[in-house]
Amino acid sequence: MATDADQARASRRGPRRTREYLLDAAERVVLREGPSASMNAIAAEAGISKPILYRHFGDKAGLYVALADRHIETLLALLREALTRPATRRERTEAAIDAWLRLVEGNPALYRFLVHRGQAEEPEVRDRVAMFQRRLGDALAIGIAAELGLPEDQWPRAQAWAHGIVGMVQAASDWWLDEQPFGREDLTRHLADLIDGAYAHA
Amino acid sequence: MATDADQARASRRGPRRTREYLLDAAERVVLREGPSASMNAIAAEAGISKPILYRHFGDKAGLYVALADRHIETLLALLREALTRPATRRERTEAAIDAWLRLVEGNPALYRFLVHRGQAEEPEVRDRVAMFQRRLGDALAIGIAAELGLPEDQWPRAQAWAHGIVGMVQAASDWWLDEQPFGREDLTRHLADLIDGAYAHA
DNA sequence: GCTAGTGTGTTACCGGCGGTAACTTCTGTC
DNA sequence: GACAGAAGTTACCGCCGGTAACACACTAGC
Repeated sequence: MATDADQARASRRGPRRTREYLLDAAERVVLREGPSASMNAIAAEAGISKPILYRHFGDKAGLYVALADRHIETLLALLREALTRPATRRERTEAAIDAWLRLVEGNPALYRFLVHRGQAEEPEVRDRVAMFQRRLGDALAIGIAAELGLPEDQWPRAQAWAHGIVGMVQAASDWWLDEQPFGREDLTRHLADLIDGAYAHA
Repeated sequence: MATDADQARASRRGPRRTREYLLDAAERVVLREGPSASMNAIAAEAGISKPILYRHFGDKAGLYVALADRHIETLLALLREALTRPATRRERTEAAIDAWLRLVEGNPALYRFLVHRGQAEEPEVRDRVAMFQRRLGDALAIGIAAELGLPEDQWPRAQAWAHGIVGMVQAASDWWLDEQPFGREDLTRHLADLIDGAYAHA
């Protein structure tokens, strides 16, 4: 089942390449079969046998964490950039939401894996995803505190808002992905309206 | 391991009672060991053998769905009541958030099972939890549309807000549960501020 | 050129899971 | 008291995550 079984032997590539090669195979399987994909299936897809996966990633959680990490850092950087872009507050808000929704729209299977199904089974994976949301929330909290000019003793309030807003965008994305009642731009606008209104009133 | 093994035989109770009895046992195990609890463990806790569980609930997903349903309807009714209570908008908002946070604070394990870990493994359970959030969001959407006096062609906008707000409260709860940076009343107030501000600006 | 060592790969297994088939025991009914 | 049928058990199946033990390539030193 390997896509290039002739290159299966890692000595032709070096360990670094092998790892990427295995992650590519794992990602294909996970995006195709969902997060309940078995290690057997992943090994078969890569054209190798199971113990190799375990040598590289320790256990299933390790593989899934590696899989998530490949995308989390990229996504986080993207969102941080949108949140700190020199522009109006409204534009920054819309840019961040839009970046998020582009991922959701462009690769729903990856989105679900990163945000939901990472939560499956092994707690390590869930922790990794939770940590991603947390880092995102904390980054946003700093922006909110600055935006509202909150003194340091009111930072927890900004954090409450920030983590809430992250969850809001995610939940709205989920609903929108199922329903598709309007285009991406409309959802961006609606959510930005909500957040902007809260800002304006604070 | 049965708490009343002498009553294990269901003929002494009738099938309805048996079902409740089994659900009680299952809930004890799930809240103690997390959602990865095995059917063997649940059967042992109830003092019966595995096939009985399967006769009553079909499969693991069926049991978990039954477990979730016992609480979902109650919680949903509670929240609906808070959302339609005759009071000011602000009071209704706070009442609903407060009801939610009381559950989170009072029984975190149950909360996690209902909202997160229900998402584990079997898709049926995940669907049930998603449906709960959906129903809650839809109920809130009706309230929002009425509150803002939105015409029918703008209902999707109210839905986007509603589902977003549900996710917001949930995500803020998660963060708060981990961090406990302030009391429940403060979180209620912060979130109500956010929502109220958005309302006021809409 | 032979040997030793190291990394890369395999097969074959383990315990435990979800789920089921086949059998036994109890209970109520005529 | 014989019997239908529900209630409950034991013993199994296939599959999973994970591992031990062994086989094959490549390189280094003599």
